[in-house]
Amino acid sequence: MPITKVESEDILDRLTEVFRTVGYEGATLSKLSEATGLQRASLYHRFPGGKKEMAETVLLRCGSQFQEQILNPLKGEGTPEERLQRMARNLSQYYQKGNAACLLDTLSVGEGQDIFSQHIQESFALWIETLAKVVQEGTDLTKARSKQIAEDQVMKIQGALVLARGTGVTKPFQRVLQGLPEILKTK
Amino acid sequence: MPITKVESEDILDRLTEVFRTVGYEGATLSKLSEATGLQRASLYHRFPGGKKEMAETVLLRCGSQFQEQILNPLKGEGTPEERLQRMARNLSQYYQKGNAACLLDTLSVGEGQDIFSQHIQESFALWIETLAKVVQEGTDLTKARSKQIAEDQVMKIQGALVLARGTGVTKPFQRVLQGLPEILKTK
DNA sequence: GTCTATAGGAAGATAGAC
DNA sequence: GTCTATCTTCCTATAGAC
Repeated sequence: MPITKVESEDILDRLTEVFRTVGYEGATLSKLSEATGLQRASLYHRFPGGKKEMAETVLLRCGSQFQEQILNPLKGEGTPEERLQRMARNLSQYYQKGNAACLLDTLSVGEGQDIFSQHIQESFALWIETLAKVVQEGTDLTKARSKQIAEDQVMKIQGALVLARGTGVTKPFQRVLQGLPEILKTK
Repeated sequence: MPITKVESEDILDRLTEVFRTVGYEGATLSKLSEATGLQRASLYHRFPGGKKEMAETVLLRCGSQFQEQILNPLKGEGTPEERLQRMARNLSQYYQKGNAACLLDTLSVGEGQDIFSQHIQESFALWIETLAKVVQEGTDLTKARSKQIAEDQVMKIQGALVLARGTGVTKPFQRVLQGLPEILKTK
């Protein structure tokens, strides 16, 4: 019998939590083992490539979830403002109201940088690009200016998560999300 | 003869570079040794507390430099706008035009979080507080609103550094700094 | 598919010569 | 103050029983 889907999802959730919290180098096999309740050897059975494969799997899965929950709603139905509101609502959930770090951030330090830089780079670019299109659609700004505004928002969100991790305060993160739909009022 | 000042400063610069780039857990004794040109044992001679003491020293030194280069100018002479311009210019240098990560960010992941959370928390609070005072002085906004604006800017800066680390692109960081003095035009 | 046991190496840290 | 040599612990990874 193959590894059941439910089990895998649960395991992946726990692995994700570890990588998000402590980064790539901080995620020791001991921590990953403890978090999942699986012994090292069992983890290697599921991920023959070891820690690197675990991180890759987690990163790809987060990318898919981000696509579904954040980017697709941005490209979906409704006015640009409605879509931004949806994005904000889903971002709040995705980042657990500011209590969860962004993998693109924590995995871009140290050895993680070496391994995942290309993926991280593309993920940021895609997010910004998708958001920029909505901005351009909802305003009469140039493409270049729309991209700047999209970048600004992504930076604010990332910065809010850094601040939340550093201070334990999540209010600023929530404020950033609240302000998201209003970027269409930019002149 | 005690360790000369010049030597120490140089050593500390190199240690800082390592911690900034790879974080606490990524900063192995091997890397710290290689970066400084000192053998492990020599590092332990200078920092009997080992890696933890190195990181502490680096963090405190960066805090002092930040105070001198960023916060003191904010509290110094000139109009609020001039002071913000000075801050922006000095931030550009402090973060090497966006190419250097913020220690408060990279050290707030994993084991670094456990060790330095209090210092990190206080550093962010002090930065925001100092900046908020300038905003309040340069506008007719309430204290609470001024603090929000200060938070926004610190978040933008941190987010810009995350984006720069993740994508290698530093233009957004420089744009954030350019926009800094204009926050006084907020209504 | 999970486990125990262990290999092999790199981690942080120390001893003691110079 | 710096070095070489070494200690112990923890790391990633594998072997093989069940």
